[in-house]
Amino acid sequence: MVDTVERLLNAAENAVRARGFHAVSFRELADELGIKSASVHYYFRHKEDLGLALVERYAEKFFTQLEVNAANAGTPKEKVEAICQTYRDALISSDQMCLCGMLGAESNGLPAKLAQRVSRFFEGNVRWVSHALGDTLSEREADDKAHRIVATLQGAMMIATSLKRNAVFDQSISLIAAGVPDE
Amino acid sequence: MVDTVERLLNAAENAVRARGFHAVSFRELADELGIKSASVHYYFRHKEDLGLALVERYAEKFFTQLEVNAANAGTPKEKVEAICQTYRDALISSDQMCLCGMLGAESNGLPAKLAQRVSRFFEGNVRWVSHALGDTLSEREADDKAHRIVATLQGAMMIATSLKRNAVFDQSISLIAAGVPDE
DNA sequence: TTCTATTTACCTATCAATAGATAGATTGTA
DNA sequence: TACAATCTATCTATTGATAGGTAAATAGAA
Repeated sequence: MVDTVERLLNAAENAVRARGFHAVSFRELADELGIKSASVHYYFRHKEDLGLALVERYAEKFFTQLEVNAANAGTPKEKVEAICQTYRDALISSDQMCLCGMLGAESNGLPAKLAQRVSRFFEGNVRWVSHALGDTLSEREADDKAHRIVATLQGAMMIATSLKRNAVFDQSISLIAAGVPDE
Repeated sequence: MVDTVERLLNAAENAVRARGFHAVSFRELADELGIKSASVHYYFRHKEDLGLALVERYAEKFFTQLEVNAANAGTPKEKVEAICQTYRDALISSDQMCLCGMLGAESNGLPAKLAQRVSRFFEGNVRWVSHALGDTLSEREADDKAHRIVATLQGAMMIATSLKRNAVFDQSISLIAAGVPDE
């Protein structure tokens, strides 16, 4: 009623982050909202469209929140802590892994455009971290470090989800900031 | 013919690692072998049984290979390099991410026993690395470091798969060994 | 050895459930 | 009147799963 599209996206994000793109159906989402599956198709003609809207919204929210969390971060270390915090909030607030972590894993089974949009999310992540690391490091070093940090965050979310222990996420990332220049 | 079960497991592992558990069907596997889907059920009554056999075989192969790769590893650093190499081979040889990385992501949508078996794989990984790190570090430090290393390896595989660039895996893990005591 | 019983490794045929998707009506609001 | 937001009804394809059949191999007893 209020905003069916948003309720739909909420339900879909929740379901996809929990079980994966292929394990989620239009009917299931419709049932959750108390509407019919045909009405879901009214907003998202094809499942791929729903997926794209999902990633679009997720990425936008993510990078917005990232900027908020990094607003007062001066040093590279503080900036890296900010992205760690952003990932952590995503995990803790919903007890679910990253939407793009899930879709990235399923990548080879997704419609091409969706898979591509997901990979853009990762590229954006790496670019952000690489930039955050500043120019104390060589370009090569910054790039390697950025890739590692994003990989660790994603892997930590996945494993914490599998083990059903969020503490595992904190353990996994506890040493990340230590290796980043305090400027 | 030769060994239908093994051919079935090969086809299934390939398909699941590429697209996820729910995106793989009995008929598809049967078609690939030139048999009927009913015959797949003959070997694996339920899809869950297939999944369990898949993880069982994967874990066994993985840890066997890990021991081979670590056979001549003396220092913690060398042992960590051995597990990195084991992960790398798994990725490069098939251009696919880890079976358990995929299933771990889908965890909440899997039959309970299967999800549990997958989490055991991760626990085994962390235990191995933690032990490999030796006693130069405190138990707490070794545990944190082990969690981080496994998370990084898993995340790196996933992101490399999503970006379709295996070089991303190497970049992501290039700094792992540097932080491990050379004894 | 020969006959019989059992098992293995498939098959055909079919099920109910669910999937994504579409056409075309209906309802409410502006 | 016109449009947005839903519905009903239905389609075709696919899913995991099962019942029951069959040819060939194997094992055991006579």
